[in-house]
Amino acid sequence: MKILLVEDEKQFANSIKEYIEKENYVVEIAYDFWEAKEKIELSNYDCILLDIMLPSGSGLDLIPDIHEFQPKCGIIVITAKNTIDDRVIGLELGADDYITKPFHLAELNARIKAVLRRRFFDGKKVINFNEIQIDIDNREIFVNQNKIDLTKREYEIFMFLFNNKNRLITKDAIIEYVWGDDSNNFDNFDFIYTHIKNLRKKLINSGCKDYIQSIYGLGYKFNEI
Amino acid sequence: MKILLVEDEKQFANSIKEYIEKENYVVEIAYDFWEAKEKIELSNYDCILLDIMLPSGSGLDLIPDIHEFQPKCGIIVITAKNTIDDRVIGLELGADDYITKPFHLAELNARIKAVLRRRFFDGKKVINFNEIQIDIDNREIFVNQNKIDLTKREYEIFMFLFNNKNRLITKDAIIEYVWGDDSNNFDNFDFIYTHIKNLRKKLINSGCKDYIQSIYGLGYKFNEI
DNA sequence: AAAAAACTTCATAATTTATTTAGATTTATA
DNA sequence: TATAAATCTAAATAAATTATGAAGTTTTTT
Repeated sequence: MKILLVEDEKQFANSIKEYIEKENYVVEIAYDFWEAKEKIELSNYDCILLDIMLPSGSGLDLIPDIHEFQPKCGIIVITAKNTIDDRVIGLELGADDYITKPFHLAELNARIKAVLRRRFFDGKKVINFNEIQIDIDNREIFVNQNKIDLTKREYEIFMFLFNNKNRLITKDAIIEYVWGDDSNNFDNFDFIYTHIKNLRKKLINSGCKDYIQSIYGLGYKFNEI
Repeated sequence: MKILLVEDEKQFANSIKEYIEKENYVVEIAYDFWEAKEKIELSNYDCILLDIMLPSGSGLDLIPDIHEFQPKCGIIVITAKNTIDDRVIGLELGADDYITKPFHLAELNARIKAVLRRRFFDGKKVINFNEIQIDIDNREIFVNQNKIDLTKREYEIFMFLFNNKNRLITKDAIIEYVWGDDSNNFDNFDFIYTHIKNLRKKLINSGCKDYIQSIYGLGYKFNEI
């Protein structure tokens, strides 16, 4: 899953990024208000970590934008203990959770996990969908109880499509989502084709229906039916 | 849907074009006032992006022309922050929205979507018309809940006729609308006949009434009744 | 450092869509 | 009704997109 971290202190931001990347999230950092705004409008995130004290504006002002452009996305507000605002505590501004600096990375991680679980998986740890079972915490996918080994990229692509059932996902969106900031390096879709092919093969070989539909000229779609 | 971008800075114009073409709009650029005026009077657009600072005149002076020749067309004014005029902000000049440079492409895109939705679809995301349902965002058309797969061209032609119910649409207009600047390459209507035929067949096969009437020697019309 | 796994690139094949062609049908007009 | 022009249709060809297997890199694991 993909996370945006909005935080102006570079060193602090990087250490958070490093930590949560180890937890297998794709992480991007926006170092100021406007960079964050652009990313929110252009890219897809599943959770946004929002420091509200930014040099160029309050992170809180990004919340309406997040709701508009990414209604499914979770929001965790990062705030210093002394600047904390009652509205944040009450989460009246539309965030899912907040955490006060300083905090332990493991705590942040736990909260991200909880928010994502609530937002995307109905609070469950294991998702059931027809013949498919997904163990979120372990990033494992089963077809009729038989585990299939997906690589990181395959898993990310699968989950992106799965979490957007019946919606057209363009190849550009997939690249953006899975490769994050590195997505500019690509000038063709060959590797997408390959990953999709391998992903499909693994699923189908385990007796899974082919839910992934190619939409000519546009992208892919996970068909619920 | 088709968009005209009136903007003299070539590079800027091209990057906008590239971006919104990815969103499946047909895009034409007019690089100066008079080129814009000609296009507005001759062609069909659903939305016009109007930079008001043009070397050959103010884009605002094109607005009456747009109203006269294309009453359904949306207008979004592009303006530099410092040259902004109160009348623009109040939209008293007849625009639907405005955006100040610099802006994010995603923001422009969101505004285009909103203006088109307001102008053409009554603000709705899904259109219902007798047995037809149209999911604008996903570019999907259903007949009595059964999805019919239209190709890009078929979809564009269908929407053009649909959005101009009971009005005669000439074959030239269709070519102009769907193929944009490339429309000069065609010297006969054979391919239109084919696309219309295939479109009709898909619709009728799904149990849809044949709303598309041929008007001999002139073009086609989407009959509401 | 070697081996294994994962990722990307490349060449080629398969598929889907777009356009052209040619013949059949319909319409307008005389 | 005869004729020409316009339109419709299906089939053939061309163009664009996607799928595939294999080769070459890079990254990770041992």
